[in-house]
Amino acid sequence: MQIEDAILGLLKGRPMSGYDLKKLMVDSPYMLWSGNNNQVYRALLQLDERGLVACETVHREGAPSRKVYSLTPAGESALASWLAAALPELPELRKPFLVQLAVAARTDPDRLEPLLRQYLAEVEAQHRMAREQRRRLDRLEDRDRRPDPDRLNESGGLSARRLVEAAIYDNIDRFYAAETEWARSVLEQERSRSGKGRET
Amino acid sequence: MQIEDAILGLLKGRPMSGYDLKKLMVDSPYMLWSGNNNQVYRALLQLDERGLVACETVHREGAPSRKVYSLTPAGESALASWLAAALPELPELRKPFLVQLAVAARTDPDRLEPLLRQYLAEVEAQHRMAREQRRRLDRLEDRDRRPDPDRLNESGGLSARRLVEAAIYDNIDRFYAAETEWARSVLEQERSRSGKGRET
DNA sequence: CATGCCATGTAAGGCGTTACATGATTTC
DNA sequence: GAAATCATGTAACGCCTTACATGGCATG
Repeated sequence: MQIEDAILGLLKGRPMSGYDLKKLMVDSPYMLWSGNNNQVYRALLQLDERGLVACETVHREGAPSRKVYSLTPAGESALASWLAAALPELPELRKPFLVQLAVAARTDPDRLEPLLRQYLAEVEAQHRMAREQRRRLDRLEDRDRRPDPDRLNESGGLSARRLVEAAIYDNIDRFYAAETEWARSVLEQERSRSGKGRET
Repeated sequence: MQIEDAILGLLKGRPMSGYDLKKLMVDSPYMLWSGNNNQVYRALLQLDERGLVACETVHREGAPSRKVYSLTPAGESALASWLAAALPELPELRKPFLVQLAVAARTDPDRLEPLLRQYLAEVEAQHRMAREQRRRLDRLEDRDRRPDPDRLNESGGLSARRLVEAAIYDNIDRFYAAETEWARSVLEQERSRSGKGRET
C-alpha cells in the first residue's frame, strides 16, 4: 500500500484539501505514514499529474485559500482496481521495548522492574488517550449528521461504514488491552522472581 | 533507540560477526530494523570508529574469514548509561489493513467479507510460524547448553534472562491472538450484517 | 549442476523526517 | 502580546531498501 492509494481512498466521496488529509494521517495512530507536509503535498501533485485527482482552488475572505482535491473518473477506477486486486497486508510488529527488556536482562536485571512499571504506565496512558479521542470523534460526528442517516441503513441493519469504523476502534482498543495485560503479567512474574531471589 | 544501541546490547557477553547480527535482526519479528547488510556493516564500522567495539578477524580454513566484534570497556559503559537513561519506548502501531477496510467499506462493501477472511487466514498463518520458530529456537538452545546452567539460578528461581525470553515470545503470541480474535469477531459481525441486509 | 548458505562489503535511489518560509486569524 | 491554528509549500539530510559483487563450501 502506497500513500497514493490511501489518499484516493480518503478522497472517495469527500473532497478534501491537503491540509485535511495531513491532519487525518497525523491523528490516526495506525497509518503507515506520519502525515508530514512533504509526503502529502507531493503525493497530491503526483496524483494530479497522473490525472487521478482534480484540484479546485477555493478562495475565501479572511482565511487562507484552500486547494480542494477530488477523485476524477480515472481516480475512481484506479481506486476500484486497487481495491479489487489488493491482498490484506499484515500489521508491522515493531516493539523496541522488547529489545530494551532483553538488553536489560543481560546487563542489569535490577532495571527490569522499573522499566516494566514505566512501560505499563505509558501503555495505559496511550490507551486512555485513544479512548478519549474516540469519544471526541464520536461526539463530533453525532453533531455533524443528526438524525444519523448512516447509522442504520434502509433495511434496519448497521451500515458497512459504521461497522468498520467501530471495528477499527475495537482493534486499537484490543491492541492496548493485550499489551497492558502482558506487561502486568510480566511485572508480576519479575516481582516474584526477584523477590524469591532475595528471600533465599 | 538506534540500531547502534541494539547492537551493543546484542554484543554484550557474546561477541559476534556482522553476519550473525544481521541474521538475528532478520529473524526477530519485533525489531525496528530489517537487518540488511548496509545497516549492520555500516553501524559496526561506526561503532568501531567510536571505540565502542573491537574487531578481531578470525581466519578459518575451508570457510570465509569472519570479523568478530566484541564490546570494549568504553562500549560496556556506553551500553550501561544508555540503559540507565532509556525510557521505555512504545510500540509502533502500523496496520495498513485497517485503512484497506475503511476504503472497502466506502467503495465496495461486498469486498469486506473476503478481505476479512483472507486477513484472518494470513494472521493465523503468521501466528503458527511464530510458534514454530519459537519451538525451533528452544530446541536449539536446549541442545547448546545442557544441563542448562541458566534456566534456574543459584537460588532455585528462574533467571532474569529466561524470564524475559519467555516474556518476549509471550508478547508476540498475545499480539497474534488478539488480532485473530478481533478478525473473527469482525467477520462474524459483517456476516450477520450483510446476511440481514439480504434477508429483509 | 544448481541452488543456497556463509561472509563481507558497495552503489544507487527512494522515501521519510525535520526544519524552514509565509501570512492571516483566532485564542489565551 | 504570544502562541496556536489554518493553509500552502520547499530544502536538506539521513536512513532504509534493493540490488550488485565476490567467492568457497555444502546439499540436493
